[in-house]
Amino acid sequence: MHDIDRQLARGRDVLVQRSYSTPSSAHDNRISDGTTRLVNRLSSFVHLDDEERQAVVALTLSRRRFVAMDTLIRESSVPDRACLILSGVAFRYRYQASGRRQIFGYLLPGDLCDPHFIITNTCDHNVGLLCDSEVAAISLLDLKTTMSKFPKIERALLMMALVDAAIMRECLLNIGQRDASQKLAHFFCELAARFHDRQDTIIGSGVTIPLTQGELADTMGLTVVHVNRVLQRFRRDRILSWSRCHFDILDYPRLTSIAGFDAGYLRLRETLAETRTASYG
Amino acid sequence: MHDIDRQLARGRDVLVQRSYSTPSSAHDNRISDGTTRLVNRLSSFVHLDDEERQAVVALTLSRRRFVAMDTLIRESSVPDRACLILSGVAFRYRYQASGRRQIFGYLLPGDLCDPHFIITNTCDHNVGLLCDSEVAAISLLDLKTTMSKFPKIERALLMMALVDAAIMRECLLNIGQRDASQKLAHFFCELAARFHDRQDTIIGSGVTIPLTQGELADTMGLTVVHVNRVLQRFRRDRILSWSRCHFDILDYPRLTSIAGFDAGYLRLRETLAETRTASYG
DNA sequence: CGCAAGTTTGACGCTGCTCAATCACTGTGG
DNA sequence: CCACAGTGATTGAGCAGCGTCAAACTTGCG
Repeated sequence: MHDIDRQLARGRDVLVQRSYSTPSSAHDNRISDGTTRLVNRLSSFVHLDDEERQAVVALTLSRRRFVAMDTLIRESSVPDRACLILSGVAFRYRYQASGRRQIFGYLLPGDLCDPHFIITNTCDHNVGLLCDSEVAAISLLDLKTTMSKFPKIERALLMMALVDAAIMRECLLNIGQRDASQKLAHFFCELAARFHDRQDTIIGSGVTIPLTQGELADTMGLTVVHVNRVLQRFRRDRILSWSRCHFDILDYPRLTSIAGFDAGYLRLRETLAETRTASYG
Repeated sequence: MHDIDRQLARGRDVLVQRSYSTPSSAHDNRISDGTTRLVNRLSSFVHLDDEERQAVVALTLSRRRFVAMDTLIRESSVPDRACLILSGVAFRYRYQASGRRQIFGYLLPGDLCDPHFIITNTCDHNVGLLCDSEVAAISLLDLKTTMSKFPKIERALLMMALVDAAIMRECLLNIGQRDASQKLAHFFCELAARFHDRQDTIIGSGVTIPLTQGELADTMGLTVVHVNRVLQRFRRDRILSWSRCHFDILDYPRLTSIAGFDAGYLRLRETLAETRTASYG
């Protein structure tokens, strides 16, 4: 089940989580204990009182470590639990009849993957791991009970789903309208901004992202060969550097300008703070 | 406000709504009165009792007719109401700095466009109308109140959002991985299946869809010229026919086979019926 | 040492884009 | 009734971004 051999063969490291100097941050070089990941995430949408916070924490009691390339959720399986990413990076994908793989998006710590099967019962895509990760299993039954008991928690989950939709709209625009350089630049910008929001990295000073060029290609709908050529231009211009599945962003400002990136749609903490009062004061 | 001149200049007709022979259907050639549109939609996800049904109906009291090319919601506006499509077709889109337009998706009768600004406060895209339509305005305040009072309604809205996400995933795959013919075929399949679900048309016997080739191009991320060339192949093969913004599907089976279309992700009535019991019995 | 994954490079061709013109249809104003 | 304008559809020529195929190289691991 834990396909350790494949992970070793691939030789991936645990995602480098740089320390981030925030007094309140319980973050360090160990894998985060993650107890408050989901609480924090939901709290950025609605204010939760102590009872509600405890209810959320109670959901995430069952934790487990996985290694890179493990599969959390399999297509057309009927899962009885949702997965909460505590540390690491997961990604959603599906193979087509043609054999091509489309990657739909990436899940960072605090993301829930995904409550979709509450309705569908079966999942329509796979969820895999890019690197060693810690994951909390949340029983769907518990989740439903908690949602019913605490409407504000259900509200927050609805909002997470709506943010997901906004991210996918942006992704659609990215894939539909931009050329290869812009696509790649935009992708790195988004991931960097989201990492930054979770306080796992600092924008512009060495965001490290564990990815192969093949994964980039399948995310963007390009071929590995073409991705490689575009990336080499980025490397020559000192915008990105990489070695063996680890990308480092050297020049975030230039990346945003190539992509025309505006982080607004991500509804990150900073941007949310401005509007939340009006919306939910 | 009602830009009648533009509509007339464009010469669009009201969407042809073919009668559909279902005994229980309150449908005819007039524009549907739409009172129960939203009730029906939400009911496909959760069972609503009489009180809840009345609460939903009460939301949709303020109705209004619009003509083709009217704009329902403008980007970066701060709307105080959501729009429910009662009849007609709306679409979401955004213009980029480059001047190109990306169309994110289409809204059919019963769709809510969109509760997103409950969180964002400002809307990140425009919503326009493809043809003359009837729309109910729903105050966001009322919506929030109703959601809080009736958790099952909030649950159903969450599910609508999740289905939207599934549609967008499919769209992402469509735009990212398929060639122009497959993209177009897939698009027509999806729209036909969704129309069919709302009982506005009959698959395979003349689904009429009001669209220009320019709109198709902006949906698929292609150019008008290329869309035209692909469509002409479809016309030669008697798969589609069209004249002045009205497309007719002649050979739905062939279209699905070109696209590799599987309607499962739409969670339509038929497919839902199978799984709902297990999920919400 | 030899394998497996991933990266890199080159040659070549096709899909889909650009630019530009023409046609067809419909409604308008005279 | 007819010329005109506006929108959308259609066609052609030429080009480029990106894909395909194929091979070599690099690195980590058994």
